[in-house]
Amino acid sequence: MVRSMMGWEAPKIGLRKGPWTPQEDKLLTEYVNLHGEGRWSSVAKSAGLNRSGKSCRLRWVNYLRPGLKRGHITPQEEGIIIELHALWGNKWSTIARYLPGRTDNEIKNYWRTHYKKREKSSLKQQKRKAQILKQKQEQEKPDKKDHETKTYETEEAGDHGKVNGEAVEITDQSQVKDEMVLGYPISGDQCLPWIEQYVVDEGLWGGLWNLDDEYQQQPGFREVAASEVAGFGVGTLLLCATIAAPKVDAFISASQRRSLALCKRCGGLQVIACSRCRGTGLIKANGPFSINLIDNLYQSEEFKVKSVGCTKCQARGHFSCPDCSN
DNA sequence: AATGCGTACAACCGCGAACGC
DNA sequence: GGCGTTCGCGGTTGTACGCAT
Repeated sequence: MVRSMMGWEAPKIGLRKGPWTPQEDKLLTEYVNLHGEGRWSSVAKSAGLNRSGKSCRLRWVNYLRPGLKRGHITPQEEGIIIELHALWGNKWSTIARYLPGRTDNEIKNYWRTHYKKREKSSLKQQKRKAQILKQKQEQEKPDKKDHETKTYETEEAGDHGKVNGEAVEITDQSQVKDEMVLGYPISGDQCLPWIEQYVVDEGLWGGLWNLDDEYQQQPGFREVAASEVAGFGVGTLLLCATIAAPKVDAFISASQRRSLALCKRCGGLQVIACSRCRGTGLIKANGPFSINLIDNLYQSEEFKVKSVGCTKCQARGHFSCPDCSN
């Protein structure tokens, strides 16, 4: 640390840096298990580690802490990351809260790798587009362009459905809203065929909570097209009419077929998932649920949501998970 | 086999917010 | 309220590894 007035301890000569050894890991783990987290500067000293407190904290949080997942980000997790990033941007720690077992660092690294990939491919794409355009201009006459047809970018398979990017060129917004065929920011290697995505979404849509209908009956709330809210590319958003975004109370993701909800009390976003397999596929609610159950949802720990009660009618029920039929 | 390149992951750094005295 | 300390976040860098050439 260069700063002496704020934060952590001043740099000491001989303070270890770089990769942690198994012995250091052991010392830190034993100490934290015994004394708990916090007071990282004293942890470093007391545990006999020649490390900065900051380094200790980072090692614990990102690597040693129990419950951390190892291995690749699953497609489901990727979907969550994409959606939450669209919502919050680079709020990695916030995003990490909704991916149990994943750290902000992990998510940040993952996004960065994939974002860079996308950036590169879009650069290539731009170059190619420019080339094609040039060729076309040379071949065609200037008055030939037809603005009545909506054109979807199809020349690069990796960019189907991009909305936040430039790949989707939609000239008629209302049509898009009607069809509920909206893209969402996907990475280049996530090339779901556009039409397939549409069919699947429509086919499964009836299985989801029909929050829209119920919620529209609630005074003070309105359904809006996703395109009305910056960052959202899919589905239908239910907004509080009096307090506009980000006070979104529910968001059904058409692309991911998950239910996301924002707590009215704490503002936290929750992905409703199976308590057994943690699947976040198509979760069906069996019971007289309305959006009001979201108030209760947050009393459950993290993703362990299986049985919740409706705050309106007090009825209880359960969710059935498509992944494990639980 | 050697080298270069891309990717994934770990760790560091700077900064600001929160906290306690 | 001011000041020093602690903590956490986001950006950046370093490194190991796998794969292609």
